[in-house]
Amino acid sequence: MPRRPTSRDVAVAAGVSQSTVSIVLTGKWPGRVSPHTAQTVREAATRLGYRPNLAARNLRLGQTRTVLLVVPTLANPFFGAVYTGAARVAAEHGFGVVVYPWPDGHGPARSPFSAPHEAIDGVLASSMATEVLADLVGQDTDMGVPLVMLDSDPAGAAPTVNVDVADGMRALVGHLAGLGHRRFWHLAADIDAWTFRVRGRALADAVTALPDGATLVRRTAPITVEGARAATRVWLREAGRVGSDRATALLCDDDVMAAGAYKAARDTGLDIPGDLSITGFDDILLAEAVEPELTTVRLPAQGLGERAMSALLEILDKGRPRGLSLAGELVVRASTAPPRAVRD
Amino acid sequence: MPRRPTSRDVAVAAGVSQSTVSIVLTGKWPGRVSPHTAQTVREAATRLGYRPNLAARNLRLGQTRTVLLVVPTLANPFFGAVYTGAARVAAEHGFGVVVYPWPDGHGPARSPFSAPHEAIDGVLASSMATEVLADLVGQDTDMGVPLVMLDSDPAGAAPTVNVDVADGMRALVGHLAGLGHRRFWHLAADIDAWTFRVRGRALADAVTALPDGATLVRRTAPITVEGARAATRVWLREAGRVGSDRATALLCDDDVMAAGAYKAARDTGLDIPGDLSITGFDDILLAEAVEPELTTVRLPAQGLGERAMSALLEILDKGRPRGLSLAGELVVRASTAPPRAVRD
DNA sequence: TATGACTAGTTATACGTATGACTAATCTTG
DNA sequence: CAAGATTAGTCATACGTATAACTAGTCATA
Repeated sequence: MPRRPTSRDVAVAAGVSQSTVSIVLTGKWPGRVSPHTAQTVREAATRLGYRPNLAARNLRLGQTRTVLLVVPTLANPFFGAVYTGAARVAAEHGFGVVVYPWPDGHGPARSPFSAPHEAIDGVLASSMATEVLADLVGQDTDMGVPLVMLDSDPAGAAPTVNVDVADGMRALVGHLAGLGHRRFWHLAADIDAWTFRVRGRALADAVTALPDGATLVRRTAPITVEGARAATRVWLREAGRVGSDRATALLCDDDVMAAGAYKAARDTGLDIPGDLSITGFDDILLAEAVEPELTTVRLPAQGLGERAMSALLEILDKGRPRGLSLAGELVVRASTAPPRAVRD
Repeated sequence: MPRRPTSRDVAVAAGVSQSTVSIVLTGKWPGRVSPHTAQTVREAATRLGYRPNLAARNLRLGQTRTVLLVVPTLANPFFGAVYTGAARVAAEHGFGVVVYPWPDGHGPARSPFSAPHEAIDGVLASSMATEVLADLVGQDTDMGVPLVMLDSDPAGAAPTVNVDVADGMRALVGHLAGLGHRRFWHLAADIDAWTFRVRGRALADAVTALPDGATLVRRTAPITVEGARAATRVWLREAGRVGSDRATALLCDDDVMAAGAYKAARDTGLDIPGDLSITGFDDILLAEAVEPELTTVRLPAQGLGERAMSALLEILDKGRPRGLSLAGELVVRASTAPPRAVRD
């Protein structure tokens, strides 16, 4: 049973010392070894199929040049884009990125300290609560793994990179107001996540800031197609009974909920956008697939990943950088139109 | 500048030897240490905020109890479900799973051997080509990292866990044939991936197996909403000119393409499913969101992940297991109906 | 009380790598 | 040609952990 070859095996095969093998293969010492010897070593390494033991290297160097990206789930392609951005920047600096989706129920409660993902130099955490990360990062934030949060509450201890939701929301509300809308409904996510709290606040602010009197009413629903559908249907039916109460524009906390709202509108016999303008948030694939195509706000997920990784690498080098934010971009599609009153 | 505490620091603080700390904290030696001493050690560890150095442990143990899940992209939520299944099974055995999305362009061409993701015991690769994995797994398959493929060509060297697409496809075609359809179009993905080759073959076989003469025509399109829309629109227009040539059912290689086909049908003034039944494949979120809801085949992604992880753990224990396959499940929704001829 | 078994630890060592310190040989230069 | 500088390597060591092998003390049994 042949063990995996070590640098010592390569040294023996090449007739040199283990140090020489290391010097040749790391390539950090130009001119320390004659071209001839170097060639011999490299050939031996190839012949034996040598691959360095990363655990040993990591131990020796005290670093892994690997960053962990912690995300709540992989069901949402948003995080795929975050990864892409982060990985691009990391690669430029010789770092790798590995993704750790948060284990939903069956958490990391194995042995007292067997988090398998700790052989890393830093952590990027997207859309997570700081408390949740406590055991991963180390309670005493002084000496724990360097951490940068993104799309998260900037009030925490870690540097944060966020989307300027207020900006995107102002653009969205401005677009609707420009079309003539004055009565807004907000279909809000029924979970207590920072992301959605911020969206709610930004929406309220944007409506309040409108010049002439505009109204905003909020209801919550689950972040699923069916959940949003049910909640919206009830809402529309109730509003139908009392008459003019119904909003002309329905702003949903995310695109999935907007898809549910579409169904509810049709269930109730309403035309989109004729009778009801509907908007989403995120701009996932679905936004383009539904009919009519959904007006939404595109989050710069890739940019978030890039900025966050830059910040983390900066920390790994020197001190702590400040928080940053990027603007969301309004994407106008077919699900928004002037309200009947304006057109008639 | 305080270093991160080691087990030796804990030992000093607790007034015992480093071995004792190790014995207490691994917990593998019940009764080797008195409850009192154990308590003292644990307190010291907590007080100092000790967290074991994983690189050192990995080096010592020769294993990491971590498995890498390699996926082509995170844009497709399918892989999120694969992860969930794999992580569940892994956790039961004290393993962790970390995800490595294949870096699109800017590959792992850093230093000669600095793949950051190699401190792992095994690899699960989903929907990838074996050649692509070569450098990750090690050329000489004898001594490389144990590998299990899923949703991949079973002709390769590694054990494979697959979806029995033929089964799902037979169910799908059977459903359509039962509704009265005889003329089928196949909108195929224009990339040369094993997954799609198999779908194409399974579809052809299923149609051929139909009792009375049924026809199947294939065209390719990009796997995007707009790509599929354009291709389908051209197809429908051409068929329109020559009359009865048009199929009554359009089977798409995946749900995203079906969304494009929806748009093309509407562009052409066709009713779904009245004039044209459309089906997808995968059952992603979008399938439920579009109008009418999409008839499709649900892939048991989570089950795939579970089975593949089981197989990998089995390899890590003993020898090699055989390939396995799971059945896809037909999900009938509203996008399929009898063709006009049958209803009239 | 002598002997073996058990208890509760300690000592010593190896995992595989990277690198500072050392050395021997060759080269350069006044 | 002597002496410093350069070249091309080797030697020794440390990173932090887990565990096999050992030891000293205690207990039970005959």
